[in-house]
Amino acid sequence: MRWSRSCIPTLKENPHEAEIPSHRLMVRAGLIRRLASGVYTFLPLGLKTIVRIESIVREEMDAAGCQEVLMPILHPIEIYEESGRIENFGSELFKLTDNRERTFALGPTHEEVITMIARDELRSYRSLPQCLYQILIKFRDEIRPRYGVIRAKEFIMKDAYSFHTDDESLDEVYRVMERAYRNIIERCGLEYRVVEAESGYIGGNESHEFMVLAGNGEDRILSCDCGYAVNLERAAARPVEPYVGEEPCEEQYREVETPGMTSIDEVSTFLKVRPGDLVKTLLYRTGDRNIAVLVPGDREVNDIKLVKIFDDPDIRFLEPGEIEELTGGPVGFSGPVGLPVETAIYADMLLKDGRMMIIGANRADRHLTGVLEGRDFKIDQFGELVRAREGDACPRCGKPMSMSNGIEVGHIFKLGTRYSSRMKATFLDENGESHPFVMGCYGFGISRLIAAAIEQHHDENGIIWHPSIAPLDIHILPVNVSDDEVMRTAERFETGLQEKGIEVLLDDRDLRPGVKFKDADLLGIPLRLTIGKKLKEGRVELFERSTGEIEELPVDTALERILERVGN
RNA sequence: CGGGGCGUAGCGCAGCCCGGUUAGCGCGCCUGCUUUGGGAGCAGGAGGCCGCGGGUUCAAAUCCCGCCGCCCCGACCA
Repeated sequence: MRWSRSCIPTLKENPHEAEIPSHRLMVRAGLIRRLASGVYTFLPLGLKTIVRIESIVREEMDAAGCQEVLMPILHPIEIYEESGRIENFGSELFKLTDNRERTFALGPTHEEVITMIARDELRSYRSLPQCLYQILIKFRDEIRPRYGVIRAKEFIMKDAYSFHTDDESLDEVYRVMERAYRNIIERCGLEYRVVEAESGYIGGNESHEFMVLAGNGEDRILSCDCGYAVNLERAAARPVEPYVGEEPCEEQYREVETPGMTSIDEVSTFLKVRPGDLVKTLLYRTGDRNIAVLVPGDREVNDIKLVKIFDDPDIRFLEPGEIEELTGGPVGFSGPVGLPVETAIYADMLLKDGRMMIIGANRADRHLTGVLEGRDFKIDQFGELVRAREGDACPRCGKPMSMSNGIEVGHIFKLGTRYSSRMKATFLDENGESHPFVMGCYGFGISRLIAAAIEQHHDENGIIWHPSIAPLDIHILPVNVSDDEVMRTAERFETGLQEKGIEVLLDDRDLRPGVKFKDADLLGIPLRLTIGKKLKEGRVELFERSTGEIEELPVDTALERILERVGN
């Protein structure tokens, strides 16, 4: 393509709307433009990258034995009533009505639609397993769109759904899909982790996320050298060194004065103990019950786990007034000793070590030391309540895990029969008995992958594309387009390369060289052929964006060399 | 939805507190000349519902009220 007649609107300055590098660069390099918050146009170069990623995805899906289909975007709302997911989506589901006042949703994902297809068309065990996939735009009314195309209200996604007679078959395909996803991300040249994940509102039993590592990623993951990785929100807290406190003694606990000290730091410093020697007592309200949650002083509660345990998304902290009413003491001095019997006491597993506790005395400016569970109060239930952190032990090998940030580009789920049984999608087995399909589903964010790739591979000058997903293969840069010899040479290369199926951008704009070089760095096409003053000596330059290496080539043999370099 | 910030030419911004000529600057765009290996120079030019609506005032980009949009943090989240 010729730059002078292409829509590649590069920007010299950072757009006001963008904060993180990938978003800034996608706008500056002319890949995208915003229409509304979380709604973007993909301009020619942006679309070229999408097409390349899509073709990698198609190759891997086809190789994994999946078949491509195309499902509707417009979904009659009743199908979500049937699956019972309308509440799960809540306001995230885009709804609209047709001219007969029938309500439709814009497809946020397609479990319902595909399950209906399977119900009607895959009725025999003989035709199973099958896996169907599609690539299309999904709609989700995100509460807060963010970071350009990373969290958008509409985005391009590949989604696949598999149908099985039993769990073994699902496990097998699940592994094949995991391998396919690894292949896709590796072919895109990205560093990533596969992490154990929560299933969210998709539901199901087991799920894994594919995280492209990037400092600005929205997700936090703990990973270990042994290959294990887990989403922080799901990770269990396991200290590498078990807790060692003082030996429990037979005496009663003691009340100590801690004037004005409401924080763990203040109390531990004052009493000359480690923060982990204290026990934090957090008071919550769920439904009409008060709950006390006990965790080690140096740990934070994992809200997501609380919501799960109490099955209450609205669980909340008690207000200061409620705390005083319940405990008799002010905020900052709460403890489990002397709470009303109807207040259930939950404690994290980490407190199961029979330690002597230091806790609030439910009285202003007082704490209790030497408190023992069982003797002084009773814990009703232990559970995994705290957030894991960097340095916690790997559940597989026991070594400390490290924390990194990631962008979720893929998520695969073992759904089991969650959809098929609710939607009565069954097949007949060899005995003529009907069973609900065992299902898996597999999502991959194509538009998000672009941002993730840029987030991971850029420098202060612009994007650095991996060749497999770059919008074009080579950028021909004639330094002076009014020099006939230079332009003729550039055009000769353009034709020669295009004949070999290489995609070329020829910067034929009559601009100062500096402008063209800056723009070339910004676009980040893997190879750049500069044709300039050295042409008089019969040489051209081949520049590699990722390494900055320059190879000087004789004009006559350059084409061959370039084909070698691009060569697959 | 809570907190914060912003909205003036295609892009990035100043002006607003303290109301008063014809609303400015840089980049980009158009014309001409010069220039051509890392964001050129000179000369000329086009381009504005100052987010929208209302109010105060002789007079509003500027003050007041309401609304809308955008971004960031949080809550939320394939």
